[in-house]
Amino acid sequence: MYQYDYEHPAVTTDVVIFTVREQCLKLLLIKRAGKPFKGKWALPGGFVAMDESLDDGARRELEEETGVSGVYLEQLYTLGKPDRDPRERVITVVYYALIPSDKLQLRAATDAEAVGWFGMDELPALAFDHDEIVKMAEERLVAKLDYSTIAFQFMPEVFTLSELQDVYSIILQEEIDKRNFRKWVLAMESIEETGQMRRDGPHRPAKLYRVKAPGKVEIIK
Amino acid sequence: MYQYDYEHPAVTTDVVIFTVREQCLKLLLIKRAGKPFKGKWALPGGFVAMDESLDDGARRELEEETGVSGVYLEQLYTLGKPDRDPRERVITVVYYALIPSDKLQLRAATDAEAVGWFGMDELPALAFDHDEIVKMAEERLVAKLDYSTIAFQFMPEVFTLSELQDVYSIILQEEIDKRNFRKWVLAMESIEETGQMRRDGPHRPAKLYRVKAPGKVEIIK
DNA sequence: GCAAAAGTGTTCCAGATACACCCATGT
DNA sequence: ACATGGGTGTATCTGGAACACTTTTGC
Repeated sequence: MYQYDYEHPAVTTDVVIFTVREQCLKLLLIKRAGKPFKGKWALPGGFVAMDESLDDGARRELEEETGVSGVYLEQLYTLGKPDRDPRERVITVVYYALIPSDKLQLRAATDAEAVGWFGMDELPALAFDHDEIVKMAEERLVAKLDYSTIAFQFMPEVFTLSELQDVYSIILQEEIDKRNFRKWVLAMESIEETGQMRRDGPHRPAKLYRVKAPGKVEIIK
Repeated sequence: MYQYDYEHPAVTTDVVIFTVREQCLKLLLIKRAGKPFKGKWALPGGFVAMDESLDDGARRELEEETGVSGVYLEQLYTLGKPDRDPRERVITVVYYALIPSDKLQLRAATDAEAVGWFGMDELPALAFDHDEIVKMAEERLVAKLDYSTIAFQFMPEVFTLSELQDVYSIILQEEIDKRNFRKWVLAMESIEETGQMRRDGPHRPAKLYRVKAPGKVEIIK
């Protein structure tokens, strides 16, 4: 039991977890087991522990839900309208995370909650103001594709230029010219050839590339 | 006296208040009267009331310190390292505000604190992690000059193109070509001539302009 | 040999940059 | 008349957009 001279809000972190799989930008949601919005889908999140930073709290939530760590995580926005949670005043610091499709290995469902990946165009109704949050996160992601190397965070260790282009065109939802894309992405000198090839179909093998500074997201002018 | 089953952090808003005056980008600081960092300069801020949104809290702080309302205010970042305040766990949602030099009318100092404007290159040592915050705010402001109409928020109701150009070159800290600047700023069609002139020195009078949609900050491509 | 994806250059256009002189006024 | 800041146009450069065919492989 804790006591204060004046009222304190609760503080949570929520995490919008994106990945690209099956030609779709996907989002991780959990089905709420608890009281408000019980049974509704929501963003993973939880209370900030008193001895952890906000970043660490978000990273912990991410790890608990997906089992991945060491991925890209960025603070998005903080929401705190007085009535956004019916129980008590809750202020939530929202992060978003990008995880490469290969790292992805869902935990056995925590606390008997259902966990699932949803394509951005097949999202269910969400609890709280989470639909608003998801919209913001997607906008930020789309904007950052243009002026940063953020998209590399979706890629596995090695990848082909076609795979990289797919990620861009899936998220931007537009066709991209192959030659212009290659010129553009190679010009920023953030990726390099591995020397290896991937041969998979009945067609010419593709050069494999890797990110020069994995984990680092650069702003490109 | 308020009681909770688990520990709650305190939540504050801090506001980085910018204006442009005397050929400088200036920042409003208050001298702390209270216990931690007593006597040090700090960003204005305070606890979020339980019935107000975060935006409203920031707007209230801004109004209390400067007496201005209805100005541009944007959320910047939320900081919450466990030990950033020695008293208790404090999570702060930081906003920044841009106020036109003419609206500016400092309140009689609240709570016997000193209040002052400081040029960005003559900042004193700041309390808490406020120097970090100020750095972030300036970076965001500089970045936004390029791709938004945010700079108009510094202008009074009517202004000349030279005055507008001054604001840009002061904040970006670089010379700007007069003809190119005019072409660029007129091309985005966000300002219009008032039909009035300003005549002030022994020189040709300048056309006065006004912002077409005051208060609105547009993203420019 | 054919289907399937990988790879590769050039032309064109628009927006940004560089740059110098005349204009209207107050004293 | 002169000092002061206001106002204007053109040539050039650069980065993005459009666009089609050849190559290498598996079957």
